[in-house]
Amino acid sequence: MSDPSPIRAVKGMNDVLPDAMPRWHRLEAAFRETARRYGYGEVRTPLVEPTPLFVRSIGEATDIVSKEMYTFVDKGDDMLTLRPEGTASAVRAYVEHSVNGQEPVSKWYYLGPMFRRERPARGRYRQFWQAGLECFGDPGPQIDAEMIEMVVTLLSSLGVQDIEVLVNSLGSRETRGRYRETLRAFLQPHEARLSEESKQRLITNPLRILDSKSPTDQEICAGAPSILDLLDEADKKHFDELTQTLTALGTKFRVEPKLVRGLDYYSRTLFEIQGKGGELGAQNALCGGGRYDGLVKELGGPDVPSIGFAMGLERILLALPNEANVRSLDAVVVVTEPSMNVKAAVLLKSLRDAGLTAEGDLRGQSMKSQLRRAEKLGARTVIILGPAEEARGVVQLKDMRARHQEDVTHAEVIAAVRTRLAMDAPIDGATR
RNA sequence: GUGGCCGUAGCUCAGUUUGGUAGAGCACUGGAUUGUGGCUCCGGUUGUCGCGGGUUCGAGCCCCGUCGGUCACCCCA
Repeated sequence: MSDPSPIRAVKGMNDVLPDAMPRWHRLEAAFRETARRYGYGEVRTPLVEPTPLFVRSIGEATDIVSKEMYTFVDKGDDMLTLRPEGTASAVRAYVEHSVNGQEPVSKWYYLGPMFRRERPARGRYRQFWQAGLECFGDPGPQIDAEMIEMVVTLLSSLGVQDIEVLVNSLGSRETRGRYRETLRAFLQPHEARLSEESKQRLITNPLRILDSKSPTDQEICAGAPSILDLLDEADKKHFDELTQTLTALGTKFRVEPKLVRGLDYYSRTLFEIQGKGGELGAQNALCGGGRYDGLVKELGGPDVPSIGFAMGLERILLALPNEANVRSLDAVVVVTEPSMNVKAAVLLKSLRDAGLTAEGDLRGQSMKSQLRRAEKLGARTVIILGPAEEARGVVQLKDMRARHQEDVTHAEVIAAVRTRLAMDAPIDGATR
């Protein structure tokens, strides 16, 4: 191999290096813990699925299916697709394992990468991480409210500020069909003034015109009929109870009749949480979800009502307050000369065997350099090995905070380090 | 996918106007302190100036292309 030109990561797909990982871990742990507290268990499904799964569930005409999927032909002629979202796979697994026959209500969560071939931008990537929930078997509306409330609780516990919860109801599929025609009839007279994109949408999907960002489109839509006025009695009751429950739970929200979202399978409850911090730019949808009562049946399963949501982890991370990335080590082993390296390696093993976090730099650097590095790594103590001490059967134990050091015998080193650590421990006694 | 802007050291950036020997701070490292960290001082290492082509005696700078990033649109998490 003589070509030195480096290979780069695929466009829109990113590495996360160890320094950035603590934020990810904190987010993932908070999500898992919250999900567990609300009764959700983790499900893991393949990253690759048969292409028809997404075409049938998300909808042929949607942007995701029509232009954003990574699809390829497997050896032979199977069409496979890298999952662009999580719900379809979860429903497939739910049906495939006949889970409905085992329990009336199933609450699942998932966490993993999704793939969409879009133009990358801040907060939008071709491989991105989503965490999501799916609840099968409960027609709501209390479970709908619970799910929304749970996300809000999660975000606020993470310190995400300035969010807004948008809620809407799409009603039944029939209602949606009727509304589509009503809206089209309303917009038709204004066609000439609509943006080019919206003229197209007037034919393909008039609902999408509602959330166009074109000022003229918005102006026209301001007077458009609301889908909430077309809901039938049952849908209306469902929506009213949802808003009542949210209010009772103390979750702030705004009813937004223009919220439509881009997946075909939604029915009744629809919601989105938007971040308002400047870090997010135009990618301000932190999470979105809704009810998909007909989907399980459409994918060959029983008629089970369901609701789910997903949040984009990269976006949450952008909205998360910055925190100092404090590193800490219990002990760093320093050698005065390379002849001590073997002894240092042995000492490091015994420190780690004792459950302590310990590091040593045995590349032959100067002591100044080794100590500077110990400082930078946040070492609480430094253990110095040198020939002079070795001759006396001791090591130097340095307390980095007190800037003080003393002789300690080999047998006492670990206990001495622990004593230093105990001095920092809170009164209620964090264990180590 | 469409349009705008930006790519100079590991990081943050100056240098581009008027083409003429690639710079600073941070970081890393050696020393001042014959084996001791946070401050200070002195020294040192690191660049295919994103990549390719063109114009020119000469290109980091001008032109074209391309890749990457970013902003808006589109859409979405």
